[in-house]
Amino acid sequence: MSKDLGITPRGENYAEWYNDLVKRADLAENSVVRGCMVIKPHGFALWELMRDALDGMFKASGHVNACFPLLIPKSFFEREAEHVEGFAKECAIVTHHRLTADGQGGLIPDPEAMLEEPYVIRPTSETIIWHSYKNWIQSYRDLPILINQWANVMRWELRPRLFLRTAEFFWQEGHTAHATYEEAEEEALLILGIYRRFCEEWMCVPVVAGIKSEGEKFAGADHTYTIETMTQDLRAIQAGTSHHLGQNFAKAFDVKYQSAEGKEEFVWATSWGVSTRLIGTLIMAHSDDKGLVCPPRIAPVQVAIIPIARADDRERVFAAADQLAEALRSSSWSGLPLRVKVDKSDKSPGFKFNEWELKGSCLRIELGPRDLDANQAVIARRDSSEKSTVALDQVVAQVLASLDSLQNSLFDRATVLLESNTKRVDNWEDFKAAFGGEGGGGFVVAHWDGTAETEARINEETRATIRCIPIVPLDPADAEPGQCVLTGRPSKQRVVFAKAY
RNA sequence: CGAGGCGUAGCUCAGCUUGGUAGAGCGCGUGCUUUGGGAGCACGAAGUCGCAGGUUCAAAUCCUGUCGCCUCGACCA
Repeated sequence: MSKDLGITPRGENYAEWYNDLVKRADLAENSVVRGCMVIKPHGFALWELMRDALDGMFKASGHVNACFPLLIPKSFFEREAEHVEGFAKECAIVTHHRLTADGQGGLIPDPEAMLEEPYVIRPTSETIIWHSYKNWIQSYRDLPILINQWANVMRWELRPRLFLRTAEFFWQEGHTAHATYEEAEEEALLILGIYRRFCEEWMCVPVVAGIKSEGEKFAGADHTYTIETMTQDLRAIQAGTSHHLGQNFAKAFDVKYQSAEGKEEFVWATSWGVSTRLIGTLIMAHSDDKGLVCPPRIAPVQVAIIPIARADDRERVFAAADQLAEALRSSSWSGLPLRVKVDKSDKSPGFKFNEWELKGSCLRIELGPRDLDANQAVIARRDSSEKSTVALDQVVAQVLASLDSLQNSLFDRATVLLESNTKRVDNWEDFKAAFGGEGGGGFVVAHWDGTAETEARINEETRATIRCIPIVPLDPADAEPGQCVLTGRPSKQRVVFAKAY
């Protein structure tokens, strides 16, 4: 049946399932531009809902939005050694400002118009922003700066995947400046908490919050916090990161402030971001072989009303559907008006059922002559396919209750997936076996001696990486010392290993 | 960059071995009949066969070159 829908079942080929789903749910398609995607209206609606929710949380915690240039002078990247090493390999460069005829009907960059210094299309904006901050910060009174920007960035990825890793992607990047290490630390953790709340309370995606190993941290950071979640094929996916940048960028861009005591100090920094990868995360967390499954709080369409009518019933059924839609739209759930779509297209009812399942409508209301005669409607849930018959004057109440229930059960289901595929492993044979097959292997919580060499060897032999060192141990016993699963050397605590997207 | 594969209608693909009038399904348009899990019939529109050379009376098909894309690795939000 799902073959008919054009979606490869998850069990058959998870990667194909994902690609099929993105296309069939009408979220995005590949662009003619290598590695870039076209985000279609339905996919962008998802992003807008995510963006609005996050933007509200950022602003509620004192952040403001601004916008910096897309192009960054190449030399800016040379100022922070680790940063340049991290990004140099994937930068797109602008070298000319004009085209000219090549004499054969084509166009070439005008050699006369070569830039003295090339620009890099931003892969991330620390450098250009800290260049501005140098001008904005003189005194402790100028701090903190709590700026966020919603932007697109470009990284010339070698292997793109829709939403998960594209050459151009949309994100938000927060860049804050602080007077002290502690204040920056507090900020980094505050944002991590916002990311966690967003993932869990909006997206129904439970996460493990932790700190990255030296090898996995952001290029140029002092340390990096992350939230990691699990996909249905038992891999890890990094949903968001928050970096304590120490004084690295302040030193690179010479940003100092004068303290209340009159001393000159370098500024402390954080940066943090989530991207359109969240859409990929969402898909991988909840969707099924019938299409997108969307948590109500970020579903572009929460209720799809399908009027079912022959020609002579059409008028009264459409009128009733519109009336019901208005009643729903004028009620709110989770603080916002309900998002309702009446599908009056001339497709058959069966087609529409499948279509709205593909596109992830949380609830479907079927409304036909039989229902109108009985003063009722049929409500179907996307997650369980469960159908119920409800009196028309009860529909709004039932819809609100079902959305609550759906929001909760998606989170619960994802939590069960994560917890039941998180295991503790204490010897190398079991560790290798856990990551043996195709697909994920879940989260393996194991001891590690803390060295980069061991981390690299484990990666080589199993393709698993250290996802994070949990801030709060998943189990209190995880924080107890032990012996490294590979080397047997002393380990301070258990860390989370997984194969990652 | 390594390994595989693919470029023919909007999409998925057949045709190529053995050169000779450009095909199918889906989708699209029109009309009629339909409508509670991807409706039926009829008619119709739709192509620089990725691009450039070459061989040939003749190239989607053979040869050379080239560009691009996809999947899997190495890099990564």
